[in-house]
Amino acid sequence: MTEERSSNFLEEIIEEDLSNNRNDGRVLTRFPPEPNGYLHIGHAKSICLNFGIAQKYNGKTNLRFDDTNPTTEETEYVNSIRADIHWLGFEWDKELYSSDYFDTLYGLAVALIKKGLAYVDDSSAEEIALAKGTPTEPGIPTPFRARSVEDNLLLFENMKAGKYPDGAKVLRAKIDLESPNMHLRDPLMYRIKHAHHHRTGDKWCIYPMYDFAHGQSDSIENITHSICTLEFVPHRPLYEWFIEKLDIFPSRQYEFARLNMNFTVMSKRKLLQLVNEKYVTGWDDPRMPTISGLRRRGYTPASIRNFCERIGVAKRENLIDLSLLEFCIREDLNKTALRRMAVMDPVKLVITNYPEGKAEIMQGENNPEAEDGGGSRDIPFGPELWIEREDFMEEAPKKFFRLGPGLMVRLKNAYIVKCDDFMKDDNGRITEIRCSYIPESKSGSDTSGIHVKGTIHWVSARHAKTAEIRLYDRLFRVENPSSEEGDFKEYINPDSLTVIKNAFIEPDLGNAQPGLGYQFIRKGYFSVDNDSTPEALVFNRTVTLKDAWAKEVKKS
RNA sequence: UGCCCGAUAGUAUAAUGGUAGUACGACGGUUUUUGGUGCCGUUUGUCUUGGUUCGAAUCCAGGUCGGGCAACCA
Repeated sequence: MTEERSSNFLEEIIEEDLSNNRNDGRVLTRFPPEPNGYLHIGHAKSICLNFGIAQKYNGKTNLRFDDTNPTTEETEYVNSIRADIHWLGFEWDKELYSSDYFDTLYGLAVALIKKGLAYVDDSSAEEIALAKGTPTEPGIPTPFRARSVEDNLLLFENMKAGKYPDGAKVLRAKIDLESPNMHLRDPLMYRIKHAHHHRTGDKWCIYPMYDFAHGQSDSIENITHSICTLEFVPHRPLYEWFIEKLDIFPSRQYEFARLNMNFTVMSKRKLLQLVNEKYVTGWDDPRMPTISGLRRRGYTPASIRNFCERIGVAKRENLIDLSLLEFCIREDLNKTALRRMAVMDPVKLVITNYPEGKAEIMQGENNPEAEDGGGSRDIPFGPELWIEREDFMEEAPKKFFRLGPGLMVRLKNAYIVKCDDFMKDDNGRITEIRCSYIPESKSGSDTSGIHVKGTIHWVSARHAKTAEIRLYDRLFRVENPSSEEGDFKEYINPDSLTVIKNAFIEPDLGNAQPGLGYQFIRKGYFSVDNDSTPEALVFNRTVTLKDAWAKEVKKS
């Protein structure tokens, strides 16, 4: 297999490890979400990285739920995370939970106490924070730092036994209160929380902190490369300190820059606010950057994987253009989406010279990108059609290749028509366009010799079905809502959703399949929404087509 | 005024001491029964100042700018 793409820095590290036969050539990564929310496109980057690297080097990837904080975690999230990873196309080796290791972790903590490297501190959260000092001033010990090993052992056991209320005591590592790295100033290992855990129930009332759970879990699983985001860089010395003092398998931590995308937000906290405060309909609202939102919007797993491949991996802060994500989904859907016709803002077109009582069935190819056009479907034609209101102009500029008085266009898959007349209501709104058709110009057997610049889509009025169509735009009006003044929610785009209640769609679209992509010709890519029923069809616009004409109009 | 990470076209990302390339975007052309797609082309870049070297985006030193770190969150 030829690998044209150059390696990223993580792959280089692994290749170096492999060439040194570190870990006997074994590569084991893990994807470690906390089940406290839904996965988003930023997690997709991490998933593609962790699973992708393992695949590339014949390794494996564990799915590990980092569930050490019982108050935020729920089974609903566990299930959605599992589904999203599968949907993206990845298969994990083992499904594990940090909570599986609570007993082991407790034992490791006891071992540290016995070595005189951990102590129980009775200070309040405020007192501890105060005694830690600041980045420029060293911390000072609390009175409890000098406790004996025996006392610590007993106290920690009592903590586990539930003899103290929440917050009464914590277990801390005894490292260095004067370290320039704040994370080394006797970090907390355990806190008391009398809370129900989604897996361990009420068995525990003390729970390990991230720093005393994550690296240890990596080590227990013999993870070789523990890949996380940049904000954990300052934790790495602590990660390594625990491994060294505990003398356990030396997993190593590597960090990359998390994904940021413009016109959206990517923190779980903010996404949760959007959901809870009903700015969106749920975690899977098609405007959300969540995996479930993108899925409902009509994004394909391949397009997201491809996106993650294209954005690359590095250690510098980044803000990726939404246009790249859009490119990736268009690229994918262009190859596969069935072409269909739908009219969203209809105006009536009447063919005055079409023989009375005549009816025709036109043929439309399913996909011009596919071999032999991907087959074809029937499209009923008639003397009365719906066309897009924007495809007619009373006073058309010279580069407007559509309909206007005296102008000719091709009706896609049908005839060339010429506009002879039109009607307006009292408000000047066009109510009807009257055309004559060229009988010899039928698609596939055109002998008219007439060439027109424009082709427009249409739906036969007599045969049209109706559907609700939901048009989505970017969720925020500014590129980086998180960096703006004030609350990020002030920057929500008020026009992020437009609902068209009664669009006209060609009859074949009545059979539209959920999960398939459709291209509504000249309009964009669409998919069937979860809310859709055979009686009341609902489509989501995944993304528009590139629109050179819209740009042209915008310029002038 | 501590410690850590980073800085290459508009946005990302390569070049690992030897011709600064690729993708997206933008712009222009061409093809087209989708103003889509495809194809062709154009545009714009090594944060700064020194040093090492025949040669520096790359190595070294100082500076500047951006980000992170003082949760009983992860």
